[in-house]
Amino acid sequence: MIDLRKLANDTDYRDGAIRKGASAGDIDALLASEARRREVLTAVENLRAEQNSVSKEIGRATPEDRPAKIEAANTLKAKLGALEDELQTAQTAVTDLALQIPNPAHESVPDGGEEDFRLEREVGERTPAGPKDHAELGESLGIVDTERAVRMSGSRFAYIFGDAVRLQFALIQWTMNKLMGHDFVPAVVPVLVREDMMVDAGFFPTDRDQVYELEKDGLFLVGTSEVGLAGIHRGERLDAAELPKRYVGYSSCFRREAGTYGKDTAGLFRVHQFDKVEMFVYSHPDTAWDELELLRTLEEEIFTELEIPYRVITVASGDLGNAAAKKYDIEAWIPSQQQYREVTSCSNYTDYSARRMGTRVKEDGATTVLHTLNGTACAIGRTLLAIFENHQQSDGTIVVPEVLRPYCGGLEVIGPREA
RNA sequence: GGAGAGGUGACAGAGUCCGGUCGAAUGUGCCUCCCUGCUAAGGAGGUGUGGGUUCACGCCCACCGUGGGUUCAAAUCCCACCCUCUCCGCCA
Repeated sequence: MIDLRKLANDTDYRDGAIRKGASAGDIDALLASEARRREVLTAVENLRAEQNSVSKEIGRATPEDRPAKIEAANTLKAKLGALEDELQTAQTAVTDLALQIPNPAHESVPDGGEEDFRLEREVGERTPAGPKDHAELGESLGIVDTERAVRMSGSRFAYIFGDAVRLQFALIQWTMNKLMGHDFVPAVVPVLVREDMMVDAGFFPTDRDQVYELEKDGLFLVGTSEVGLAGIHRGERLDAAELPKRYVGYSSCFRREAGTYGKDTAGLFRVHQFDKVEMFVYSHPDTAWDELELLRTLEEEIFTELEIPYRVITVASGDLGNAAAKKYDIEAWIPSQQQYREVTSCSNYTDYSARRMGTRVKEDGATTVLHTLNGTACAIGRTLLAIFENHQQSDGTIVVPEVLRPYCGGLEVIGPREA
């Protein structure tokens, strides 16, 4: 949720919202409706004050005096009722308009759409295309099975077997350990959540189509562990001294992938169910931008150590999504496609999401909204895919990255699965 | 799934039957001061959140799980929902 005061008084803030696609007209309409809301609010409160004092008098009045006083109170009540309806209308108007305004882009974010990202750096040498893409490779080694998964659940599902499973758990364990070294608190989070959590975490109403709904229970399957992490301190006031609070969450994630027919249909790249290790930071406003750099550094470290070539881009303003003020994508090199594809990302939401969540900081007696950030530590499916392709040998085996070997019993090479 | 009990401030815990003087007794904790070889004990005062308005002091509004309703007036009455606990059943 946008900061209305700041939007009215801070031109840089306002400009940042416009760079993300908000129109000046919408912003002015919002500010006007907010002014209107306050006007009505004052009127309502004055009337309520009057009514309160009249009611108290009735309580003290003698039985003979009461009927007349109650009569007078009744007319006040009618007046108040009408004004309250007006206030409700004004309030709804403000909220509706406010939800349309995205979190302003940070000044360091390039203008433009999806193609206008800024390339920050490219690391590692692009691996030449191997004999097989990850899907063929996985099937031939018997470690990924999408055919049987289709029979089980339909398209965009996969079975993972054998050494790929060992690799999956190695990835989880390794990233968890790495992050715990940076004071991240490990968390396993609920994947079924209530509607309000989806709204407050910023996914509804925009991404409602992408989410599985369990109508019978009024619950939703999360598309990312971020939902569970973002809600941990909902409605709480944290002490400035305990910030930053960093969490690393692990969970399965579920996405309907509506509107992606025909895109990335093979293998693990785009599936309805995948596991993810996710970072989330509750930060003091003063250090939030440092935290974003920490998340980016950690994400880069992970791909460097997995020996996967990647590049880092700063996403352009128009492609940021509602809540992010700035976002880095880490894109891994996919040899079979001869291009970089997104594997992880990290964003600074500043106070945008925390305001709706009601998560605040208490410092020197004053209370302000804190800042939140999130980033992918490891999207298991896509990372497995990148490992398969970049570490594929000419003989059709896969070399396990050295850092993972201690986590999968010293396994060095993945060959065809027995049996 | 069946049967009960309950959700009040940092916590504990009154108030709810019989609506008004209840933003809410009392205790603990916390803060300031006094007393005191030290500590403990003791004494005095203070101690919720959000919002509106004001240069400011202040004044006002809202909040007793959430949302509606009744009433001049609701923590208190009515309805719906959410949550917690206990017992039974079932279960990884």
